[in-house]
Amino acid sequence: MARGAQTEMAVLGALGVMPMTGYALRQAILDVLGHFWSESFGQIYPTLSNLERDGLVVRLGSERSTPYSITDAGLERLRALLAEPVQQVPPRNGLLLRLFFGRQLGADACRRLVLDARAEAEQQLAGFDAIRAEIASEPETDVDHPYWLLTISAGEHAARATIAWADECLAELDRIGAAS
Amino acid sequence: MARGAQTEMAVLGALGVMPMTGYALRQAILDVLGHFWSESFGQIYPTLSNLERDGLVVRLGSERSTPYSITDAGLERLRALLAEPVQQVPPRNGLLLRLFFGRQLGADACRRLVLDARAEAEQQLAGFDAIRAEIASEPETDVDHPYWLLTISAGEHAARATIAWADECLAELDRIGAAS
DNA sequence: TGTCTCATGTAATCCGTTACATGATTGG
DNA sequence: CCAATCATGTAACGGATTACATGAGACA
Repeated sequence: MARGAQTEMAVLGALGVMPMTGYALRQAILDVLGHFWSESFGQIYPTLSNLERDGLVVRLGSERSTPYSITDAGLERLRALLAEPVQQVPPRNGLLLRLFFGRQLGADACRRLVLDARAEAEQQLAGFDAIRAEIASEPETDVDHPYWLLTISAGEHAARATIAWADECLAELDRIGAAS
Repeated sequence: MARGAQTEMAVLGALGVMPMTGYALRQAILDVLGHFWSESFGQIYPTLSNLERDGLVVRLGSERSTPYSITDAGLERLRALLAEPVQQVPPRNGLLLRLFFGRQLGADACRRLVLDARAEAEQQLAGFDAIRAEIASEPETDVDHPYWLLTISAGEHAARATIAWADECLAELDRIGAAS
């Protein structure tokens, strides 16, 4: 799959849930997919233009704030994109890189980094609780909900793993700090 | 921190452990930092040239395969880079994006994706065992080892979390598949 | 009236991968 | 001697962020 098709997939997928303007699309991606996906305006608007040119999305009105809707051809394209193999992004974890070179950085600075990561994970957990509550509060039994909950669960597992690791880590860093 | 400084940090950090050629550097980054970092030749060689020009690394011989060594100025720069705030990479998880739009993809295809992710996590765990064994086998009590083990532990926690999530996920996908 | 949010876009720039090109060295 | 690995680079391309520019509508 071409790398560019990733943005296309996210945009078509979101419009597959409900029609939206480009602006709302970005908000939705930030709020709902935020913990595992991101897109910037610089990607979204050109992508929407291309999709409209190719007849994969349409605007039902002519005003500025008319939302885009996905077409049948768009749905077909979305399904084709989703079926393509997952593309691995090369990992780049700044925290672990710093810890790996922790001897140069010093045990104290490492502790602070790990504490920050732990706090961030706690915040993520709180955020997931809020999203769960919001999903549960929606009246109709949405057919998408079960899938959405799978992604939330992934985030929760990851965050809890981070917290457990951080606690081990802090204990170990105390030992290292005391020894040096 | 400028984004470009990331590669500089990884290269200086690796040379802070031991002198290496550019080629060996790439192998080391692939083998040792592979689960949380990556660099390509296209980044490594220009970076090495710049570092040499700035006196942060030197080559002690003049032949092709002379390893680069970090200088005192280089060590200083490394410590400064490590002390800068961690830079978050925008998340892009193709698996979770597909699951989120799972209704379009279908429960069966989702199952396959999750199974793949689970298998990959198992492989990672096996890889971490191998690295742990290798580190433990090194004779001298290396002052870097405790820090390296922290990063391994992070990988293990993440991989185990992925496996636990995948198992829950598969059960839930069975339920979804049966209902539809 | 002025500021905030909604809304759409473009251009510069940066990062990073990929592909290509070249040649030395080593081991079978 | 031939293949694989070691070793060094460069050029093209693509993708993504960032900053900039513009303007409408709401509301205080």
